[in-house]
Amino acid sequence: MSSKQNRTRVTSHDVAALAGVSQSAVSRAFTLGSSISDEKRERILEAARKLSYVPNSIASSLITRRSKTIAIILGNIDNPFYILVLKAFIEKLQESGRQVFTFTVDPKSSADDAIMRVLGYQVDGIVLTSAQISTRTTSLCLDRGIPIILFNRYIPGSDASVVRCDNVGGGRLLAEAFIKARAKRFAIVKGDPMGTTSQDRVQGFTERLLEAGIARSAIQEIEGNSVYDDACKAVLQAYADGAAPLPDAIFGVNDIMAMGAIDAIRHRLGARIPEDVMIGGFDDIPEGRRAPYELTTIRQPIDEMVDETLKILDVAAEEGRVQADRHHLAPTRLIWRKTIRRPT
Amino acid sequence: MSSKQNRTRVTSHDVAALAGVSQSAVSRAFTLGSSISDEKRERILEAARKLSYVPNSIASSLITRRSKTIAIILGNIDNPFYILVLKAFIEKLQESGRQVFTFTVDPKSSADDAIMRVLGYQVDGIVLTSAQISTRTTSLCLDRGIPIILFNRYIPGSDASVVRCDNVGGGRLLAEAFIKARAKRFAIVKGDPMGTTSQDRVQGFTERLLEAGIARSAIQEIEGNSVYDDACKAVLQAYADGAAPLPDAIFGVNDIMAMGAIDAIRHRLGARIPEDVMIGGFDDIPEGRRAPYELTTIRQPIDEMVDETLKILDVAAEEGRVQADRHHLAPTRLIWRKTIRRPT
DNA sequence: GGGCAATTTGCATACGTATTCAATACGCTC
DNA sequence: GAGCGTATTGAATACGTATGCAAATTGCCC
Repeated sequence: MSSKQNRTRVTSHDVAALAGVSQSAVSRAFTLGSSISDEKRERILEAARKLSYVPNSIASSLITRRSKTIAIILGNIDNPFYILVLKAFIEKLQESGRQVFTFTVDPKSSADDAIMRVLGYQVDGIVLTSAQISTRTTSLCLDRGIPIILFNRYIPGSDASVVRCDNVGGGRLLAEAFIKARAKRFAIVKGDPMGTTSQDRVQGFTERLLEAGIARSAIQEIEGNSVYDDACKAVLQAYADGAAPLPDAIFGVNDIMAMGAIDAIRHRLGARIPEDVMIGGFDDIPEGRRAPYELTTIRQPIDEMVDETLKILDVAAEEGRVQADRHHLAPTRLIWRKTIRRPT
Repeated sequence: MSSKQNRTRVTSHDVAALAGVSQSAVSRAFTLGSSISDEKRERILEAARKLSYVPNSIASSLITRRSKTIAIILGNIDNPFYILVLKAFIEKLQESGRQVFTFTVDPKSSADDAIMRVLGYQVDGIVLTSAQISTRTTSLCLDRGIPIILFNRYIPGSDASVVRCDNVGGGRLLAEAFIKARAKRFAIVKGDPMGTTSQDRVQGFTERLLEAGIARSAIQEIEGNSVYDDACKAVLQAYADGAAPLPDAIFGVNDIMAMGAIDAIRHRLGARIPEDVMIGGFDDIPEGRRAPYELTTIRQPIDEMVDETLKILDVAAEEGRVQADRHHLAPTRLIWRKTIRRPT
């Protein structure tokens, strides 16, 4: 039944004509808390329904300078953790009548291009995960009153707000678990070397080991590039054919790399977990809870972090200006499962 | 250095003033293929750079009636397959200068609300995965010249375009693999009962088994709800404590459910794969290739399907009208790994 | 240098809604 | 019924860009 060539657009003027009121009235009928009589509003909504009228948010955005849209830029969409983050943002923003522009960028290159693009769309805020941004672009956003929030990462010298978990503390927690389990020789499968997330976790982990009297030479570092495949391959390469003796304990700087390490150790190198090698992760993604892994890990409180981000966005929206350099640090927590021996 | 209270907006008029030209010239300088002299364009771009001018896409959209934005609505974001789809769309659309609105909806309820919202934003197209939509809303989109594409699902009686893979054929392929491996007793872990995706795969699979002389009573159906956890639990419940004898072969209607079945069978029920029970999946997600699974499965050609979808969107954009009811069917292919015994 | 076509330019307007302002209607009190 | 404050209403304008149109400029050939 649908005609393909119907070029008619239904506007508030059409609704106004049908309802016998002015265009202003139509606008007011659709704006909550606007001054209009109940009787007239009903009549207008009725007319709108008849015409299948949908208010043009583009025109509205142009005039109000609010688009009810948030941009989220993902640097590593292959890490399930960031899918959880994306999902949380989408669902919560949808609930409050906002929508999200989703972008992906190479974590090694800068998100500036993507940001310039969304700037043109007058987004109400930008959330950046695992991506770089120049201070010039940051200032540009802040000058225009668009809040920009670095999620789980910070950039020294940047004016952007930051919401992250205590990566250093989490690294320390895991180191302690290994120490209690009497591990002596360690390996760390590191992620994106440009990102503070991996750096901080490695730093906390290493710090704590050194404090416990472990020699730096007993801590090997392996590049896992934040993804499963690279982590799996890197571990394989490091220990295949007795290239080096297997360590007692491996810290996968995120769960997906820890899972890669587990599969390499167990299926390719034929060692047992946790009897021969213990493994710890970071994030607590659902995949790590599954039977083949049952990964002991550090949990990040995603909901808290997302809520905190939304608060910053909301304040910026209400006040119409950006409070520069807000910083929220969420606590982390060790989740015991089966890849680290439990001290008795 | 960024001031928080700078309310100045840089518009094309400002750039025009600085460059000593008209606003039209500025607009033309930023519109590829517009009639403007090189010398003037340079001067304008220089001025724009000085002012950090970013063209307002909202204003542009209002007048051109094109937003360069595509909406993608996901019904099951927990299935990694649809994350692959989302990623493919985002990356390809970004390349061609478009951005995507990402929405999630309950696969059981309708996407109508989300669609009405994006309609107001004048999106250039809507892609729907694993979600319901009313014919009324479909007509509304088509009437307004907004193409709407059902990805891997169809809705009888709907005028929306469809891009999907040969789910029936894929189901048959897998049935054949099982038949060759001499399986006698079967189970199917089904997905969303409302969706044609699961229905078609089950239908093709069952059809082929019946053709091979398998009795309907030898085919058990289990509800897995399209997600890992439910599939895992459902399999457990069906066979725990000898509730029923284990089948020879299980068809997980998508990979993530097949993975749930594998973990249940191997880790909870203590049976071997493929010696005791064979398992086949559908989708070919990267997770299924990992060491603990090595899942034999049916591959969907995601790239082909996404490209085909983009073609439909592009045609609609160029012609300014929607070609109703386009339908593309992509072929599927069996990928042999280790969860089905290879006939010798 | 004259004449003509092709290119470049600016003016004015339109896109569809939100909002200010003045005007009108309404509800009360005395 | 006069007078006053409040709630509704519509006309007009602004948001920032794209584009049709006419005017102006350029380039070219003889």
